[in-house]
Amino acid sequence: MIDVQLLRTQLDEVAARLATRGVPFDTDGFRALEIERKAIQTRTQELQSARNAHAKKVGQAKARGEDTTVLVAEAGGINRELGELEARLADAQRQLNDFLAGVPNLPHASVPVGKGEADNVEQRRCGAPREFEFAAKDHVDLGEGLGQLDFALGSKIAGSRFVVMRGALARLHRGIAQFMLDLHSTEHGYTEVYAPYIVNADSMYGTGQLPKFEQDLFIVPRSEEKWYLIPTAEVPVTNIVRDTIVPGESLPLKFVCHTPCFRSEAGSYGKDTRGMIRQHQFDKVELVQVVRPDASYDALEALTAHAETVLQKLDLPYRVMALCTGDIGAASAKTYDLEVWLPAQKAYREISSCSNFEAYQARRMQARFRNARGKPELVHTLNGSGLAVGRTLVAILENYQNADGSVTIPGALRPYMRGQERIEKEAA
RNA sequence: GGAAGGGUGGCAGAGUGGUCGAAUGCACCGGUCUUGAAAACCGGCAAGGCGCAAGCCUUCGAGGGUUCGAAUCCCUCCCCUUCCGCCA
Repeated sequence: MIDVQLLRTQLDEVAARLATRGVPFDTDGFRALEIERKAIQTRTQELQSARNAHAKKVGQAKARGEDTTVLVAEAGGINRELGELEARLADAQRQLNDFLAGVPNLPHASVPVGKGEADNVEQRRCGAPREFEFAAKDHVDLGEGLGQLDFALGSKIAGSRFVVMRGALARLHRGIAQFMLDLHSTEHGYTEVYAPYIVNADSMYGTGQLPKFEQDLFIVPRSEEKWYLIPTAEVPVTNIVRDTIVPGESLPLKFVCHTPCFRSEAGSYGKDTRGMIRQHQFDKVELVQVVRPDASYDALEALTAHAETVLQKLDLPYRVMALCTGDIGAASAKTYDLEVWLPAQKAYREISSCSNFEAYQARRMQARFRNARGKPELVHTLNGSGLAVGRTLVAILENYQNADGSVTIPGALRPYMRGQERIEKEAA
């Protein structure tokens, strides 16, 4: 949630900055809602004050043993008007809240202004793409050739955009996640977390998936309300601090969490339909930080570097992109994407997204710490993939493939493969 | 799934219709004392909203209801604890 004070005091500047996202901000609509809200709120509070004073008088009169019939009758009049106004106030506040809940975060001043993907700015590259002396296959051909990756089976069991892995490939997939968890928890200072894969609506609202992006989620129906399958560990892990005041000295909080992620991918029909790039279910190791506001941009650089370390240790070529205003997520103030080289596509593809949300999520979650003056203040939250496990598997298959269709296992992962050096076709 | 008991400030925990935004303790902040610290003593100390301010309003798990007036009474739901059942 954007700071409503900012909208009240600097509406035009804020609207102009929001407009760089390519989503028009309705300043007139906001002004109208504000004027309405303010008028109703002022009058409602006057009446509430009158009611309270009146009720007190009745109490005092009763205590003195006086007759209260007249006073009570007067209160009836106040309450009739008040009842109506309170309903209108609730309505006005709900409208304003709905409006605010849909307003994206303000992009940080350092975010390049642009319309879309093409305007993202490359920050750096690491590792040179390997030259193949044979025609590089994509991960689908490689995995199916090895007999260890089965999309048809995924479709039979669940539907399109699901996959079944088996044997060494399934083990490698597990090993990748373990490797990442170990790296971040032992070398980067993150506390490992295990968290629910199903969350309630409050949690989804807190991190910003609701109310606007319900169509991207898998819903688990429940009596009265709904549960949701998490689209990323960001949701359960960041919500650890929802509705809490964290002791200032315990900041920063750094969590790493491996979970499956579930995304309905509504609206992306026909996009990345081949292979494991875009699945309804995939695993991801997520990094989450909760920090003091003055530390969040340093934390973003550090967190991004932590994610990059994984790619470096796996010797996978990648580049870092600063997303432009038109491409960053709604809740984010600044985002770096890590893109890994995929030889078959001859392109860099997203494998991690690292964002600073500043107080946007914290405000929705009421996640605070006690500042030097002893007053509660909103924390800043960040997260980034460290990394997407499925896409890392894809990158390893494609970058480490051999002419005979086998795949060399990167050295860093061999401890997780009982020392195995290559994945080869297994007897069925 | 059944039974019982609970959800109150950062934490613990009083409060069963009015002067309760809420005792008390802990924690925290300021002061006295002390070479310094501790202890002791004194004072302060919930959050959010509106307002230039004085101040006003809201909030005792959530929502609804009764009442002139609800933390307190009634209804529904959620959550927690203990016991029983079932179960990885």
